[in-house]
Amino acid sequence: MAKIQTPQPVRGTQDIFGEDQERFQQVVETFERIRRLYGFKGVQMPVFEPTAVFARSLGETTDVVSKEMYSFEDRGGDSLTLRPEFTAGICRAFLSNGWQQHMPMKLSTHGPLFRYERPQKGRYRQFHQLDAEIIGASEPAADVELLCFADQLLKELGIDDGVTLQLNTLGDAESRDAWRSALVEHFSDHQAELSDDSKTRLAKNPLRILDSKAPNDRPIVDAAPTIDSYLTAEASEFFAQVTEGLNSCNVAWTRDSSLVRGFDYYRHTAFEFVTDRLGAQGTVLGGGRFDGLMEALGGPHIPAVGWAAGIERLGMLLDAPEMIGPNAIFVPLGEGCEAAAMKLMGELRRSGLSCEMAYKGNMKKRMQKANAAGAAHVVIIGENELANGVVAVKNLTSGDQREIVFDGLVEALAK
RNA sequence: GCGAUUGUAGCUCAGUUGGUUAGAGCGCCGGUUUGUGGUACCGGAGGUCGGGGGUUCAAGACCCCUCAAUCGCCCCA
Repeated sequence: MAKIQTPQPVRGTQDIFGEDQERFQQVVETFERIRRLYGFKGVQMPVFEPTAVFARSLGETTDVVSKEMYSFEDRGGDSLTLRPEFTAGICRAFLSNGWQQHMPMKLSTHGPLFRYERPQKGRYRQFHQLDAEIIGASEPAADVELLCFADQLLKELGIDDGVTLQLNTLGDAESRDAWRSALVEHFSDHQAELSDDSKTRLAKNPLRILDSKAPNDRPIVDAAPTIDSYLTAEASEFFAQVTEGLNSCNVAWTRDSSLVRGFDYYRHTAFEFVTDRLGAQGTVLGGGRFDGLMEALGGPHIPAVGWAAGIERLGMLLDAPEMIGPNAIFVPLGEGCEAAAMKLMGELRRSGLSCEMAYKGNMKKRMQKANAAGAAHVVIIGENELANGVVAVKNLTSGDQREIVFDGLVEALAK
């Protein structure tokens, strides 16, 4: 018989278990706790959408749309796409359900996203993000609240040390268009000296040349006009209010006038929380204002701000999580003892104490299991104990062992 | 999509200029201890050397192809 080959996981996917799972969980739980403090409602969307939802909103020329989407035809011949980001899907849901009535609307979600990219550290084909959006608010206070949320999240995860908030404004549509034209003009004048990548960017997305890592591009980039010269009075005032708000909330930030974001829908505020501890994947949380997105999806003009953060990336920055074992491991030995143990375990669990049963092997084997599981106590119940209505409770830290009557077990283990 | 490095036991890795039966540590199983863990000692199982093809008397090692991982570019969380 031919040997069956073991299947391999799909490239860029991961099975998250053990310590990685603890890290993942800690990130999500912290996020869920803090988003409630800020009054964000949870929302769940489908993981796939009609392809047009992403193609229209992100910008047809962006890499995500042109080469990184997982798109496929379903049996009815419709083109569907696994979501590569949250924002477009949230906006679609907003329009589909007529959520205008709830504006301004603070929404948060988290879950898997899919991009067909070359895997690297902190970059996967199926990856996971946290996401927070405020829809229907054109006030800078919304930007400030969102950034405070992000800042508090990173602080409570204990990873704010070494992570900096870089902030920029892309201006309103008028400012952005004027700046863009000026940039195109500037870079066209120096086209011959630009790197090949930047020549391509000049045609596709000239703002991104500002991000170029090619050393030869640096002098040209440094000499490029900055947004500040093209900001309208309104856009300038908006940015000033955002930065003042951050200052009064004690959120540390640095201005990065070359910071632009990948997708076409960004306006005004753009920001990234960046670390140098993850190699080339330095952005740990990023977002901005996307006042034009709803219209791109055929809806009315509805301003919005939002950010997303990579769960895996945040998890990698966390201190090693403590593995906490159960309060007790039960070791039943002999006739009728398993049933008695089950009953006691039920009482413990209803009292909020965690416990498991070691039901295999000799005493030594079971003690080893309890120790390896990191249990605080072992509860031994043999035929002698059962007959006397007691259990032997051994504290695995101190090594002390004593007998406890059934009714006193919850109290004995609770401390 | 491009470039570089790597792939040997469940895990982390040795393996000399190609040469007998491929090793170690940890983990796992068993024993010293038939109802008592952590430490120690003894024993055991476990590998078609990522996969396929080639060179050679002989390949874990050399060559080609392929798959995967890691790092960088692109882009992005």
